[in-house]
Parts: sequence; structure tokens; C-alpha cells
Amino acid sequence: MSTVRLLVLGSILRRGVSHGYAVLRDMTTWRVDTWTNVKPGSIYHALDKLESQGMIEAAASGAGAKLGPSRKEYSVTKQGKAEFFRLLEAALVSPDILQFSAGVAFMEWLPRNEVIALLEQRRSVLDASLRLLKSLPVDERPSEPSRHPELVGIWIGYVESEAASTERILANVQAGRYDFKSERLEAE
Amino acid sequence: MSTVRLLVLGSILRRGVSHGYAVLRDMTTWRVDTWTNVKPGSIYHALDKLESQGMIEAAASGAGAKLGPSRKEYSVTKQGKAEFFRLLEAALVSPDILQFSAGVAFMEWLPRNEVIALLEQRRSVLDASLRLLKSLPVDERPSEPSRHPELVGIWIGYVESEAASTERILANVQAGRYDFKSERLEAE
DNA sequence: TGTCATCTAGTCAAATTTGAATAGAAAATG
DNA sequence: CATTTTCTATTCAAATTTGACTAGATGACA
Repeated sequence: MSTVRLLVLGSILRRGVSHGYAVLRDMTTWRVDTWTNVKPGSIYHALDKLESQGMIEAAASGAGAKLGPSRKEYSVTKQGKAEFFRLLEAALVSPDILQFSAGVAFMEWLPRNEVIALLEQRRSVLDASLRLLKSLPVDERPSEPSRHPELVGIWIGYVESEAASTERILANVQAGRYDFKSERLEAE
Repeated sequence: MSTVRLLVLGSILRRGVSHGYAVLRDMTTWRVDTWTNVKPGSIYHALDKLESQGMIEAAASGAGAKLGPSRKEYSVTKQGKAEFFRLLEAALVSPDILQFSAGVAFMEWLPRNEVIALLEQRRSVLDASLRLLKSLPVDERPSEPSRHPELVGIWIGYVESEAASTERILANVQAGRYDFKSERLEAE
């Protein structure tokens, strides 16, 4: 759920004012559907919930030239922006690839230094998890699934791959790559 | 959901006759909770559903020495066993690491040859997905998340790691490792 | 022998996700 | 210009998951 919330808040933030269908379109054009499953229902549910929590609010309906059925436009409140950053920070530390992906999608909204710190933290979470997995006893002829070498191997492979991705991104961010919001010279 | 169904059916099958709490214990001792989230509610829900679909049935209650509150014992029906194999085959081909893990946990229930064929199929599914990911255009300064090199990189890393796991397991299974049910000389 | 902790077993409301359906407006077609 | 298709936008019931709670036995120990 927190992944959907992050994506929805991020999508609205980028556009300033937005509505459910536009969020849905973003998810499709961003190919988020490759890695997460964001069906219409989830998005509209997230919007309702975020609104009821005061994270977003119905936008001053001035409304830009619409062409179709009527829509509900929202903008992110101060509270919602805080929630966005909370979720973003959590995502960048999460060992879960889905959550992490959503975090990476919006990492440029945070200051570069903070991203570096979060990625280092993720790396150490993954390292700990790797140590645990490698300490697990396995049997060639396992009496239970938990001792199956291939099952443990799958998860070691996954965690190692996540660790490598984290390392790679960390290096690129440290090398000054990417266009972080806080470093951008706004024209105007 | 199909992951939970597969795990529940597999757990009951191994024990012959079983009940919700025992399934829950299996999930814990198998450390399935490391990779899936199988809360009590999901298991009992799956049991109810499986029963209503005729996949499992309340076992002849003769009931082995119980020591605690009363329980509902189930055994897997012929239909349920067919469902188990259907889910198992699907799991071994699935690119999803959670589903696949559940499949590997029970792969010895299938004949070795079939497992080999399924793993080869998974490998080709992953290869196709890798080709697609590698063909995606990326931008150093991406206008949208879908063109973010790191986002694409994360998923390439994941799929490559899954492909490597599949390859490794395939090699070991082909090399004659593991104790497949159909090759077992039953004593008796 | 009472009561406190722990293990066994399961239930339930609330939250969330899924999948399919609904419906208005514009564009295409004959 | 009537009709069908397509695009915009959302709704809703049903399925599933979550998280917290209920409750019966057994054992420990004072």
C-alpha cells in the first residue's frame, strides 16, 4: 500500500494539480505496471484515503480545459508533502524491490546527501540479511523446505543482486550524476 | 493468493491429514515468513476456500492425540491434488520470486524430467523479459521515471539474478541431485 | 490448589486489492 | 447525421490480506 501511496503522491506533486485518471496514465506510461500492479481501484482508493487523511485536497476547481467526463482534481497539502518524504525515505531503505523502485523513481526530490545516506543504510540492511541467509543450515536431502539449498540459494541470489544495484546507484549518485531538485537552478 | 494455496496444499499433503495451526507452524518453521507473509488470517481463509471448492475435506475425525483446543482436520481430495500440481507447475515457470520459491520448495513432488522442462521454460520467459528491458530507452536526465537508467538497471539486475538461479537449479537437477518422489524406492 | 504464563487453535472487523462494469464525450465511419 | 468505436474518468462488489483479538488446555510454581 505504501508503494501506491508514494506513487500517487509523487504523480500529483509532479503535476501540481491532478486527478485519478491522470495518475493512472502516469503509472502506465512510466511502465510502473511492469513492476507493480496498480489497477484503477487501488489508485482511486488511495486517493480517497489520502483525501480523508488531509494529505491531498480537492483543488480550486478552476480546472484546465477538460475534454471528457468530469473529474476530481487534487493537490498535495503540506501534510501530504511531509508524508511523501516519509514514504520516499522508507522506500529508499527498503529491501523490497518494488518499494525501492518507487523510491528511486523519485529520489531526485531529496537532497543528494540524504539519498547517499539512505542508500548506504539500505546496503547495510541487505548485508545483514545476507549474513543471516548464509548462516542458514542446508541439507542435500532436506527434511524441510527451509533447509533446501536451492531455496536458500534463490534468496541469496536475490539479496546479492539488490546489494549490487544499491552499490551501483550509490556510486553514480556520489559521482555527481542525475539532476537533483535541490541543486537545480530554477529559471525565474 | 495462489502462493498461499500452493503452500497450504503442500503442507497438508506432506502430513496426510492436518489442520490450520499445523500449517501455520509449518510456515514458521520453514521460514516461509522470510519471503512471504502468511498471517493466520490468510491461512484460515485459504482453508475455508479450498474446502468450499472441494480441494480439501474434513478428515475422518478419528483424530490423533490432540492436546489443546479442538481443531478441524483436513485431507487433500483428488481434485485438490490436481490443483496442487497445477499450481506447482505454474509456480516453477513464474518470474515472480515468491511464487517460484514456493514451487522449488515442492519441486520433488514432480518427476525430474518435468521439472527440467519447466525450468527451461522459466529461463526463456526471463530471457524474453530481459531482452525487453534492455531495449528500453533511457535518459541520463530522464523526463519520466520510465526512462530512468537506475530504475531500468534495478530490473535488469533482478531478472538476471533470477535467470542465474534458474540456471543453477536446472544444472543441479539435471546432474541428478535431489530426491525426487517418483524415483524414490518406498520401503514397504 | 489457585493463578499466571505459555502453547495451541482459531475468529473477526477493517483495510486493501482485484477485476469487471459503468458512463460521458469526442472521433470515425458509412 | 445516425451509429459505432475509442478515449476519458470513475465506481463498485467480491476476493484477499492484515492485525489484533479470543479462548481452551497444560504446566509451573508458590
